[in-house]
Amino acid sequence: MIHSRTKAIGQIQAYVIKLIDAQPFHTLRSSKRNAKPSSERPRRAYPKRRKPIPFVSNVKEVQDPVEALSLFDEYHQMGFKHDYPSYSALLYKLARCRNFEAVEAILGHVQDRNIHCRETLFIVLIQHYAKAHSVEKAIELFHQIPSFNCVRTLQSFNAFLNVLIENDRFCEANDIFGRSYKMGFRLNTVSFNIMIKGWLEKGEWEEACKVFEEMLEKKVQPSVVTYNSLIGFLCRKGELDKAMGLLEDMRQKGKYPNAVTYALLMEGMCSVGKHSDAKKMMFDMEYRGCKPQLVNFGVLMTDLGKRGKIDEAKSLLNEMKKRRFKRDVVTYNILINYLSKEGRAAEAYKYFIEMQIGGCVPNAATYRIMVDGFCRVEDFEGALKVFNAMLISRHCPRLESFEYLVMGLMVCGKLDDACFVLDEMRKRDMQLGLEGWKNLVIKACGGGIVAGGLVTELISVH
DNA sequence: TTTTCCATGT
Repeated sequence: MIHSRTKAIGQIQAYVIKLIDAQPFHTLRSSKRNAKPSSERPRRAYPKRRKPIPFVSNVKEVQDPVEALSLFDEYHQMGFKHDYPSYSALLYKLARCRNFEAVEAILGHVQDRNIHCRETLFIVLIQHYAKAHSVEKAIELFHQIPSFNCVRTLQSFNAFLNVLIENDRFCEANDIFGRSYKMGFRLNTVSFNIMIKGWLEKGEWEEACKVFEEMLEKKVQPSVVTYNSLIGFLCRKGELDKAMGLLEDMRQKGKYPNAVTYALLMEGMCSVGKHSDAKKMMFDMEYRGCKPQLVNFGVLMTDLGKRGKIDEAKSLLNEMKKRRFKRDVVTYNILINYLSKEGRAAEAYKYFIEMQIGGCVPNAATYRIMVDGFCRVEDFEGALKVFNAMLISRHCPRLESFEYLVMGLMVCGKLDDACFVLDEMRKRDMQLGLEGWKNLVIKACGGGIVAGGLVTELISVH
């Protein structure tokens, strides 16, 4: 026992020292994403081939944005003339990795060389900026579109309007909505839908209705989406009767409710405790010619999970199989999540395997739920198993799960595994905080406070 | 890849 503790302290100490030696602590967090020098990077196979791989399909394979850029350069040096498909493929890649500095540099080239761009490129970039919380950049780019010799249509206007609404810039959105005509845009259903959504997000039912009226006055046809926004709002408020009234209204106007409409109503029913009515609606919709979709099953399954009726949720999943519905990640995530929360990680893992056998690829959320689920029941071997699969599919657990996993493995005496996890964390620029290290050493030493001091000392020396 | 939706939550 004493021996293993000494060993543990030794290993942790060695690990901390290795870290400090390798790099100053403060730079660890901000170190560039493991960018290898270009000489170490594996060479692409294109130059030797008789028929070179087109740049576009080549760049799509690349993970690292820096590598994508150098590939772009290599092709250029080989005499390849980059045109719009090249530039857009590169820009999509860079934007997805949030390398906006490079995006701007490349956009500069595009402008200089007068490359003719499609509007969708700008729409995608604006959305990526917004997702990365660079709303200012998104706004700037929207205004710059004409300077790229690209015609700005209602599509980018609507995309931009939506970005403003989704990022708490309601006033600016309302402002350009009002000035749209002067800006040369004729608003369509989508524009009105976005504005209605904006008002509803603020909880302004009356104002949303005013926009709805305005829409009718201007002879812009409301769509299912318009009704869904309004119905969804009422359902969330628990005003089911009003929501059903709107359903009737849309039917009278010859508009067909879709699966989302029914899903919203079913959710509303569940939230006021009318669980069986929600279930009935699944049959009703089918009777009326609207085939249930995954969303509808999802609503019911979530409701069952929330009420702790997990076995019923399981049979619903079976029913889907019987009815030949292709079950997706979300469906499985719902079930796996509730099983995990109930401490039934082993069972959740069965579904985690089942989904993959059925050809359904787990996403970041699935892995996280699974890792956390195993940690919750202190099955750290199970967690490690999922953790490995997670790394292979290039996903990453939450920092808390990482810490918990390291700690758990330590306590089980699986020191090599704990160090492996720590190493993988470091590769992803994820660091245990001072508290984390302290807890780790304290755990390793069996609860001694002295050990905590050791870490503080080790770090403060630096 | 211009708007509505079941779960997570970087």
